[in-house]
Amino acid sequence: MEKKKFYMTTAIAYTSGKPHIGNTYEIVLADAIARYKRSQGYDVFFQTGTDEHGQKIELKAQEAGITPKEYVDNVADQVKDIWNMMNSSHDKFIRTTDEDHERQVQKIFKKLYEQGDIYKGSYEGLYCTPCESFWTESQLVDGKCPDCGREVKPAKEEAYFFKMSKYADRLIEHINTHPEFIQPVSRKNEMMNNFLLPGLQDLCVSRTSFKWGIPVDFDDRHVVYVWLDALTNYITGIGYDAEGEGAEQFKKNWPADLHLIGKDIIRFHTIYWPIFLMALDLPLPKQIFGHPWLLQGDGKMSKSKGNVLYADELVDFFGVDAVRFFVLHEMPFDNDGVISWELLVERINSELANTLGNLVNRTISMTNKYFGGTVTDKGAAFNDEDAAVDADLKAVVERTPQIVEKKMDELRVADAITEIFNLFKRCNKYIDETMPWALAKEEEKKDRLETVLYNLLESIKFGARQLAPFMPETSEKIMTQLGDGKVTEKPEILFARLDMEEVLKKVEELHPPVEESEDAAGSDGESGKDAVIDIEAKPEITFEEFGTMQFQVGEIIACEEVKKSRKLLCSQVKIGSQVKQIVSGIKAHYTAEEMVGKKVMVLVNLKPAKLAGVLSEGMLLCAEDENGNLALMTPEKEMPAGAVIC
RNA sequence: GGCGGGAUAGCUCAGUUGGCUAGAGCACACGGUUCAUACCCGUGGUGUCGCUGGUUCAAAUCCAGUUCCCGCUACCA
Repeated sequence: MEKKKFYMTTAIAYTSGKPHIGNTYEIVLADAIARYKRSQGYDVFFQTGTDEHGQKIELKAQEAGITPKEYVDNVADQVKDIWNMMNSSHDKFIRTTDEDHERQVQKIFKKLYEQGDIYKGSYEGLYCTPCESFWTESQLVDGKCPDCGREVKPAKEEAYFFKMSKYADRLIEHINTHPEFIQPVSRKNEMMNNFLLPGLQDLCVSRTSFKWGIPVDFDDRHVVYVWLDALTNYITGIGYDAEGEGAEQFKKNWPADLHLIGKDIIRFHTIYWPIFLMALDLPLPKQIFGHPWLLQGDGKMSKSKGNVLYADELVDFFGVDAVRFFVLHEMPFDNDGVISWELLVERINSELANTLGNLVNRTISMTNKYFGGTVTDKGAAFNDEDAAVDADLKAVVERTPQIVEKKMDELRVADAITEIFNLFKRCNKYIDETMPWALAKEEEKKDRLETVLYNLLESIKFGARQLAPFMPETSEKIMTQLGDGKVTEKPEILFARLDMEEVLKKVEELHPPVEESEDAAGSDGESGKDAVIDIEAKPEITFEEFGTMQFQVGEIIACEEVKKSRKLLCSQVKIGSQVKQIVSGIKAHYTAEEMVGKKVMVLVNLKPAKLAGVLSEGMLLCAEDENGNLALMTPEKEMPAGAVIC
């Protein structure tokens, strides 16, 4: 009989640096699903990989003094190592620098261009030559450049765009008739209300500002910009050919049954990707699951608390399966989950060491002690009570696969694991109910004792097999220890109980708490590397152009929240003898009270504009990190309000 | 500002179409047990079910209003 195919993917990891715990969670989740589907008899094809183009990588490579290709080769190896460390069972690891991927992306781009879905346009539409800036219609002030107030004209900077609106109605229809398409369903409304119903903007699909990308073959000043390059991996990886039939593998596997992605990129997968596919006249993937995130416990990411978590470090501490167990089990279906050293230790102790490990250990120990390691089914029950207890155990054991299957079909992996552990808990209870140590004291109850142990061993094996997709090594170990006919003589401890204080102490040694020193730039190599931020480069400007901007020190003498906005603060800023009102989007980072009294850097001659209906006559300058945290620029020495910044 | 979701035991949450003394897990306390990794099994408590009104014989559950939190989005000069 033909096996039913199941094609699933993870998002491809961006190779600007070592993958973080979130990516690692995703591969484990995907792997559990892939392994489960295989165990259900599906012919699974599981693809993952890396997204390796873009300016950020170009710049990082430059810094490191190597070619972009060398740079991504390194990171891709790192990613593969971590995936392998987590025992991922992916069938294909695609890299967007793979030759056939690049060639297909070029073909796809050309095809879409030739059929008119991609058109050459201009970036953002309207261009102010002196400012060298692009503006949209809505950004203009009185039809003129909001920066300098001069005329704007249609842009010269060209870019290719994809006509999203053309397919929007079809997509809306599809989403409405396929409720399973976007998971969790709560995300469906967000996509509908924010993007589809208001009308889709065309998507820019090429860039000329950097080179590290797939060149547009008929216009080589352009490289294909991110989404058309990255998303298409799902079809190029299995042998799609834009000019022909495509490989057998493609015909067999497409459409994908499941795209597993983080909730941050749902929009690209549920809007742009389906539309690309429609344009290519391909069927849409069956389901897209935007999983929640694994957040780090107790507050923010602070390095000073030493609570930054990396997968390889966790594995060193606890072992692969403990980490797999934790991320899978602790992660709700549609809420973010929390991970911390404390929670890890707690869960490992109570579930893995106590419930599971100890169960296996005590069962083996009794089998050895009473029967020299071998028991057979004597089918002995002395009375109705015995029979009832046996029957109940059997019922719980046997219904587990059905419940697990139901949960897995809904992608509720955490619930599936909980169900398997309920089986193990039931086994512990069975031991208490039957009290083998009491049976062992009476010779005539020996058959009953043997039956009890037999039931136990079989139940545990049954549970261990269920566990295989989630904790493959542990499942294997249990099966080996319980043996086939004879249990092992000296059971190895599956999961040792951990002492919370000891673990935390070791963690502290590894990550000594750093005192506030906020500007300790790159004290150790790793965090220093992480702190590097690259942004898209702007065109060069002349000194004259720089001179047109007037910066001065301002003193904030009053500040209040802008009522109708979530992010805006309105400050009265003293600059020399005048006071300007300036609105800034920094409410999330500073309170109004905090602002008062600060000396800040102000762009003074910016054309006034209204924000949320409030007049703003300049701009407070801030530094922003990759997480969007803002810090006001303040003079390093005491300077009077109004001092020129040059 | 727009759309959506949430507020239930110390913590994480479940509560289906309104119905019996409001539940589970973890943590805590007590009891039992000793095969086992001081483990396992059992018992138990605390809850103004965010707040205020309303509908109803009956509301955590439905309706209106209100506060706070979260997500997406817009504004973030």
